[in-house]
Amino acid sequence: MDKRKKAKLAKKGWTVGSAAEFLDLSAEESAYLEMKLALSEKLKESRIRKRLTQEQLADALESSQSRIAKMEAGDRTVSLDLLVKSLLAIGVSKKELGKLIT
Amino acid sequence: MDKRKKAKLAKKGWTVGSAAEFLDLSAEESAYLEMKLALSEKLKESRIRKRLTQEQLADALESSQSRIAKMEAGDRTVSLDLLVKSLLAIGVSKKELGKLIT
DNA sequence: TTACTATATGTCATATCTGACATATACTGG
DNA sequence: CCAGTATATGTCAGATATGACATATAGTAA
Repeated sequence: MDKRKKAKLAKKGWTVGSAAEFLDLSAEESAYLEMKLALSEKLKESRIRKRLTQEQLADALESSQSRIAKMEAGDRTVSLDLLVKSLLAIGVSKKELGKLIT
Repeated sequence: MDKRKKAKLAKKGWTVGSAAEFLDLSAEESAYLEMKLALSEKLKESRIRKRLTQEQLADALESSQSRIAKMEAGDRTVSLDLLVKSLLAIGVSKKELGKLIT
Protein backbone atom coordinates (compact mmCIF):
# COMPACT_ATOMS: atom_id res chain seq x y z
CA MET A 1 0.00 0.00 0.00
CA ASP A 2 1.37 3.42 -0.83
CA LYS A 3 1.77 6.24 1.63
CA ARG A 4 -1.17 8.24 0.36
CA LYS A 5 -3.57 5.37 0.97
CA LYS A 6 -2.06 4.71 4.37
CA ALA A 7 -2.51 8.32 5.29
CA LYS A 8 -6.11 8.32 4.13
CA LEU A 9 -6.92 5.22 6.10
CA ALA A 10 -5.14 6.53 9.14
CA LYS A 11 -7.03 9.78 8.93
CA LYS A 12 -10.31 7.85 8.92
CA GLY A 13 -9.36 6.28 12.20
CA TRP A 14 -8.66 2.85 10.89
CA THR A 15 -5.52 2.33 12.86
CA VAL A 16 -6.34 -0.47 15.24
CA GLY A 17 -3.92 0.70 17.83
CA SER A 18 -0.29 1.44 17.26
CA ALA A 19 1.35 2.24 13.96
CA ALA A 20 2.96 -1.17 14.14
CA GLU A 21 -0.40 -2.86 14.29
CA PHE A 22 -1.54 -0.80 11.36
CA LEU A 23 1.42 -1.98 9.34
CA ASP A 24 0.58 -5.54 10.25
CA LEU A 25 -2.73 -5.49 8.45
CA SER A 26 -2.92 -8.48 6.18
CA ALA A 27 -3.15 -8.00 2.45
CA GLU A 28 -6.80 -9.03 2.56
CA GLU A 29 -7.62 -6.61 5.34
CA SER A 30 -5.90 -3.79 3.49
CA ALA A 31 -7.67 -4.60 0.24
CA TYR A 32 -11.02 -4.74 2.01
CA LEU A 33 -10.46 -1.39 3.72
CA GLU A 34 -9.26 0.21 0.50
CA MET A 35 -12.43 -0.93 -1.22
CA LYS A 36 -14.62 0.54 1.47
CA LEU A 37 -12.63 3.76 1.35
CA ALA A 38 -13.04 4.06 -2.41
CA LEU A 39 -16.78 3.49 -2.13
CA SER A 40 -17.24 5.97 0.71
CA GLU A 41 -15.34 8.64 -1.20
CA LYS A 42 -17.44 7.99 -4.28
CA LEU A 43 -20.63 8.34 -2.27
CA LYS A 44 -19.59 11.71 -0.89
CA GLU A 45 -18.45 12.91 -4.29
CA SER A 46 -21.72 11.78 -5.91
CA ARG A 47 -23.85 13.43 -3.26
CA ILE A 48 -21.99 16.72 -3.55
CA ARG A 49 -22.10 16.59 -7.33
CA LYS A 50 -25.88 16.34 -7.05
CA ARG A 51 -25.87 19.20 -4.55
CA LEU A 52 -27.69 17.20 -1.91
CA THR A 53 -27.27 17.54 1.83
CA GLN A 54 -26.73 14.39 3.87
CA GLU A 55 -30.24 14.91 5.19
CA GLN A 56 -31.73 15.00 1.68
CA LEU A 57 -29.81 11.92 0.60
CA ALA A 58 -30.88 10.14 3.77
CA ASP A 59 -34.53 10.81 2.93
CA ALA A 60 -34.05 9.55 -0.62
CA LEU A 61 -32.38 6.37 0.60
CA GLU A 62 -34.72 5.92 3.57
CA SER A 63 -31.78 6.13 5.91
CA SER A 64 -30.65 8.80 8.35
CA GLN A 65 -28.27 11.72 8.22
CA SER A 66 -26.03 10.13 10.79
CA ARG A 67 -25.70 6.94 8.79
CA ILE A 68 -24.87 8.87 5.63
CA ALA A 69 -22.18 10.69 7.58
CA LYS A 70 -20.82 7.37 8.80
CA MET A 71 -20.86 5.93 5.30
CA GLU A 72 -18.90 8.87 3.97
CA ALA A 73 -16.51 8.60 6.90
CA GLY A 74 -15.89 4.91 6.20
CA ASP A 75 -17.08 4.02 9.68
CA ARG A 76 -16.44 0.43 10.82
CA THR A 77 -20.12 -0.21 11.39
CA VAL A 78 -20.99 0.45 7.74
CA SER A 79 -21.29 -2.64 5.58
CA LEU A 80 -20.23 -3.05 1.98
CA ASP A 81 -23.84 -3.98 1.28
CA LEU A 82 -25.11 -0.61 2.48
CA LEU A 83 -22.43 1.30 0.59
CA VAL A 84 -23.05 -0.59 -2.64
CA LYS A 85 -26.84 -0.35 -2.40
CA SER A 86 -26.57 3.37 -1.67
CA LEU A 87 -24.25 3.99 -4.59
CA LEU A 88 -26.49 2.07 -6.96
CA ALA A 89 -29.50 4.00 -5.67
CA ILE A 90 -27.78 7.34 -6.19
CA GLY A 91 -27.12 6.42 -9.80
CA VAL A 92 -23.64 4.92 -9.88
CA SER A 93 -23.56 1.97 -12.26
CA LYS A 94 -22.34 -1.51 -11.54
CA LYS A 95 -19.64 -0.88 -14.10
CA GLU A 96 -18.45 2.25 -12.33
CA LEU A 97 -18.38 0.37 -9.05
CA GLY A 98 -16.17 -2.24 -10.65
CA LYS A 99 -13.73 0.40 -11.81
CA LEU A 100 -13.68 1.99 -8.37
CA ILE A 101 -12.72 -1.25 -6.75
CA THR A 102 -10.07 -2.15 -9.27
CA MET B 1 -44.69 -10.87 -4.38
CA ASP B 2 -42.24 -10.68 -1.52
CA LYS B 3 -38.51 -10.38 -1.91
CA ARG B 4 -37.78 -13.89 -0.73
CA LYS B 5 -39.86 -15.40 -3.49
CA LYS B 6 -38.34 -13.05 -6.03
CA ALA B 7 -34.88 -14.15 -5.05
CA LYS B 8 -35.84 -17.80 -5.25
CA LEU B 9 -37.31 -17.45 -8.70
CA ALA B 10 -34.39 -15.40 -9.89
CA LYS B 11 -32.10 -18.14 -8.65
CA LYS B 12 -33.97 -20.80 -10.62
CA GLY B 13 -32.48 -19.61 -13.86
CA TRP B 14 -34.58 -16.77 -15.15
CA THR B 15 -32.53 -14.52 -17.37
CA VAL B 16 -31.70 -11.24 -15.74
CA GLY B 17 -33.27 -8.91 -18.28
CA SER B 18 -36.67 -10.53 -18.39
CA ALA B 19 -36.51 -11.51 -14.76
CA ALA B 20 -36.13 -7.91 -13.76
CA GLU B 21 -39.32 -6.99 -15.55
CA PHE B 22 -41.33 -10.02 -14.59
CA LEU B 23 -40.24 -9.97 -11.00
CA ASP B 24 -40.66 -6.23 -10.79
CA LEU B 25 -37.09 -5.71 -9.65
CA SER B 26 -35.71 -2.21 -9.80
CA ALA B 27 -32.52 -1.55 -11.72
CA GLU B 28 -30.64 -1.21 -8.44
CA GLU B 29 -31.98 -4.45 -7.07
CA SER B 30 -31.04 -6.26 -10.27
CA ALA B 31 -27.55 -4.81 -10.27
CA TYR B 32 -27.07 -5.76 -6.64
CA LEU B 33 -28.24 -9.33 -7.22
CA GLU B 34 -26.09 -9.65 -10.32
CA MET B 35 -23.06 -8.57 -8.32
CA LYS B 36 -23.73 -11.12 -5.61
CA LEU B 37 -24.29 -13.80 -8.24
CA ALA B 38 -20.97 -13.01 -9.95
CA LEU B 39 -19.12 -13.16 -6.64
CA SER B 40 -20.75 -16.40 -5.54
CA GLU B 41 -19.91 -18.05 -8.85
CA LYS B 42 -16.32 -16.87 -8.57
CA LEU B 43 -16.07 -18.30 -5.08
CA LYS B 44 -17.25 -21.71 -6.20
CA GLU B 45 -14.98 -21.65 -9.22
CA SER B 46 -11.98 -20.64 -7.11
CA ARG B 47 -12.65 -23.31 -4.53
CA ILE B 48 -12.99 -26.03 -7.14
CA ARG B 49 -9.90 -24.80 -8.96
CA LYS B 50 -8.00 -25.24 -5.71
CA ARG B 51 -9.57 -28.68 -5.27
CA LEU B 52 -10.95 -27.87 -1.86
CA THR B 53 -14.15 -29.22 -0.37
CA GLN B 54 -16.59 -26.77 1.20
CA GLU B 55 -15.55 -28.21 4.54
CA GLN B 56 -11.87 -27.51 3.89
CA LEU B 57 -12.56 -23.99 2.71
CA ALA B 58 -14.76 -23.41 5.73
CA ASP B 59 -11.89 -24.37 8.03
CA ALA B 60 -9.51 -22.07 6.17
CA LEU B 61 -11.93 -19.15 6.41
CA GLU B 62 -13.04 -19.97 9.95
CA SER B 63 -16.57 -20.40 8.75
CA SER B 64 -18.76 -23.46 8.31
CA GLN B 65 -19.59 -25.83 5.46
CA SER B 66 -23.20 -24.71 5.47
CA ARG B 67 -22.27 -21.06 5.13
CA ILE B 68 -19.91 -21.81 2.25
CA ALA B 69 -22.76 -23.65 0.55
CA LYS B 70 -25.03 -20.67 1.11
CA MET B 71 -22.40 -18.29 -0.24
CA GLU B 72 -22.02 -20.34 -3.39
CA ALA B 73 -25.80 -20.55 -3.73
CA GLY B 74 -26.14 -16.80 -3.46
CA ASP B 75 -28.39 -17.17 -0.45
CA ARG B 76 -30.10 -13.95 0.59
CA THR B 77 -28.67 -14.17 4.10
CA VAL B 78 -25.11 -13.89 2.74
CA SER B 79 -23.65 -10.40 2.77
CA LEU B 80 -21.43 -8.78 0.19
CA ASP B 81 -18.95 -8.29 3.01
CA LEU B 82 -18.65 -12.00 3.63
CA LEU B 83 -18.39 -12.80 -0.08
CA VAL B 84 -15.73 -10.17 -0.67
CA LYS B 85 -13.71 -11.07 2.41
CA SER B 86 -13.87 -14.74 1.47
CA LEU B 87 -12.76 -14.08 -2.09
CA LEU B 88 -9.87 -11.92 -0.94
CA ALA B 89 -8.87 -14.61 1.54
CA ILE B 90 -8.94 -17.33 -1.09
CA GLY B 91 -6.57 -15.30 -3.22
CA VAL B 92 -8.74 -13.28 -5.59
CA SER B 93 -7.32 -9.79 -5.99
CA LYS B 94 -9.15 -6.53 -5.56
CA LYS B 95 -8.53 -5.93 -9.24
CA GLU B 96 -10.16 -9.21 -10.22
CA LEU B 97 -13.13 -8.39 -8.01
CA GLY B 98 -13.54 -5.11 -9.84
CA LYS B 99 -13.59 -6.89 -13.17
CA LEU B 100 -16.13 -9.40 -11.91
CA ILE B 101 -18.50 -6.68 -10.88
CA THR B 102 -18.15 -4.69 -14.06
C1' DT C 1 -28.41 -52.93 -0.69
C1' DT C 2 -24.95 -50.33 2.61
C1' DA C 3 -21.37 -47.12 3.72
C1' DC C 4 -19.05 -43.12 2.64
C1' DT C 5 -18.27 -38.38 0.86
C1' DA C 6 -19.77 -33.90 -0.72
C1' DT C 7 -23.17 -30.56 -0.94
C1' DA C 8 -27.74 -28.43 0.26
C1' DT C 9 -31.16 -26.79 3.51
C1' DG C 10 -33.42 -25.46 7.90
C1' DT C 11 -33.00 -23.65 12.52
C1' DC C 12 -31.16 -20.96 16.23
C1' DA C 13 -28.28 -18.27 19.76
C1' DT C 14 -25.18 -14.83 19.24
C1' DA C 15 -22.82 -11.18 16.80
C1' DT C 16 -23.03 -7.37 13.94
C1' DC C 17 -25.47 -3.67 11.38
C1' DT C 18 -29.13 -0.26 10.94
C1' DG C 19 -32.13 3.82 11.50
C1' DA C 20 -33.29 6.95 14.79
C1' DC C 21 -32.25 10.14 18.08
C1' DA C 22 -29.48 13.33 20.91
C1' DT C 23 -25.79 16.07 20.93
C1' DA C 24 -21.42 18.16 19.40
C1' DT C 25 -18.78 20.68 16.10
C1' DA C 26 -18.08 23.89 12.29
C1' DC C 27 -19.29 27.45 9.48
C1' DT C 28 -22.28 30.93 7.90
C1' DG C 29 -24.65 35.71 8.01
C1' DG C 30 -26.88 38.67 10.78
C1' DC D 1 -22.38 37.70 20.33
C1' DC D 2 -26.68 34.85 18.31
C1' DA D 3 -29.49 31.80 15.10
C1' DG D 4 -29.51 28.84 11.32
C1' DT D 5 -27.56 25.13 8.55
C1' DA D 6 -24.63 21.17 7.57
C1' DT D 7 -21.91 17.57 9.18
C1' DA D 8 -19.85 14.50 12.83
C1' DT D 9 -20.20 11.42 16.75
C1' DG D 10 -22.17 8.50 20.49
C1' DT D 11 -25.77 5.44 21.90
C1' DC D 12 -29.26 1.94 21.60
C1' DA D 13 -33.43 -1.08 20.43
C1' DG D 14 -34.64 -3.68 16.78
C1' DA D 15 -33.25 -5.87 12.38
C1' DT D 16 -30.16 -8.78 9.89
C1' DA D 17 -26.10 -11.89 9.26
C1' DT D 18 -23.14 -15.36 11.25
C1' DG D 19 -21.18 -19.98 12.66
C1' DA D 20 -22.68 -24.11 14.39
C1' DC D 21 -25.42 -27.90 14.25
C1' DA D 22 -28.80 -31.32 12.52
C1' DT D 23 -30.54 -33.31 8.73
C1' DA D 24 -31.58 -34.03 3.80
C1' DT D 25 -30.09 -35.02 -0.81
C1' DA D 26 -26.97 -36.70 -4.41
C1' DG D 27 -23.33 -39.33 -6.09
C1' DT D 28 -19.89 -43.22 -5.74
C1' DA D 29 -18.13 -47.57 -4.78
C1' DA D 30 -18.12 -52.10 -2.59
